Amino acid sequence: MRQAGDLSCAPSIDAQQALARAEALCQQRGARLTDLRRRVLEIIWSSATPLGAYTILDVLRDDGRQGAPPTVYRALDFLLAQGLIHRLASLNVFTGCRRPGSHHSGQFLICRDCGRVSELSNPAIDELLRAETDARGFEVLAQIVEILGRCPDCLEEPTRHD
Amino acid sequence: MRQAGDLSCAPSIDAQQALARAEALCQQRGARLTDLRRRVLEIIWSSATPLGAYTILDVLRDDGRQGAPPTVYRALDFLLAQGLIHRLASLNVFTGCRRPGSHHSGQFLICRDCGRVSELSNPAIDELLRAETDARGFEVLAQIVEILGRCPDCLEEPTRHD
DNA sequence: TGATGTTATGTTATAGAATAACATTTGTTA
DNA sequence: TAACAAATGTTATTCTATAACATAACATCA
Ligand SMILES: [Zn+2]
Ligand SMILES: [Zn+2]
Ligand SMILES: [Zn+2]
Ligand SMILES: [Zn+2]
Repeated sequence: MRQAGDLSCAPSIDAQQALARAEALCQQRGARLTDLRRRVLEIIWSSATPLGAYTILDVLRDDGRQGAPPTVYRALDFLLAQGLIHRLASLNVFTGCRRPGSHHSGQFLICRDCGRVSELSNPAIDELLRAETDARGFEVLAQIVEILGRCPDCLEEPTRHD
Repeated sequence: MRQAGDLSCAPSIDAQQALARAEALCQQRGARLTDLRRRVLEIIWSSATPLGAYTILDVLRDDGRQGAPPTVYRALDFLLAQGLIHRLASLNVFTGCRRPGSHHSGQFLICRDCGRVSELSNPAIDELLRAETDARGFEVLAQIVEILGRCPDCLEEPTRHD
């Protein structure tokens, strides 16, 4: 996959805003955004594409920090619980939530070519799914809506599958 | 999880119909539904709940058949390619397709308590997703719509989480 | 302050899911 | 039958995630 971003660059504006937002939300809730958790969130936001847990772990180790899989999975669990990130089940990766504050399951467009992800919040989709489940007497706990395809940018270019 | 079915019972009517349907479709397409592939499909249909690849492998070994992970994954790949089964990304399990013949991504209601799955085919959902992706110039290759919750049967009972 | 309980992190080991690579067998076709 | 292609057997490895227990950091109260 042609990666659209890298991790070495300084935190982007997006990342900085996301971190500030996370700080505020956690403060509000009395949740502890520790150094480790903040750093994991920063790593996620510093990438243009969603990251797997082990990739995040590699970055932590590059930081000089000690760590093992539970280190990163626990941080991810916290961030998921706070609604600060989403997990993309189809790829086993994690991405920053563009609209934290209101917990939601999210709807994602995932580009097969560049790996970038758009997060939708189409209420009509939620409503339609809700109507369908209501009609069947099914109680919804979580929704997964992930669409794999090719983004406009990648469609412009001549197709080249790596 | 309270499993709603087991694998020991004889193939159900559903399973028999699904197998007959699969035979016909493969015949039509010149695809080879070999003993192994047919048996894997039968195992999947013989369970009231979706199965993981390694569970299927266990059953194959109980059959006295030799096998390793690639054995079952290759059969699953074939069945997926033929549109005879679906993979549920949120659970890493496989379930028989209720409407084979027309390839589709499917929409699933997954009960957290009993594990049973309903496959929807709501064209309105597809259309809405299509409208959203069209508006963004995003080319769709595959859709994942999985809803985790509690089915009507399990809602009737007093909540008991194992 | 120090004792105590709670939360977070460190650490080791293991479980679970999927694929790579190559050998062998089976089926098809010339 | 020879030659080729498709399917399966086999071994090893990679990737993802969690169990279990030890230690450290933080909060609360006597
Ligand atoms: Zn979100
Ligand atoms: Zn793209
Ligand atoms: Zn289907
Ligand atoms: Zn149920």
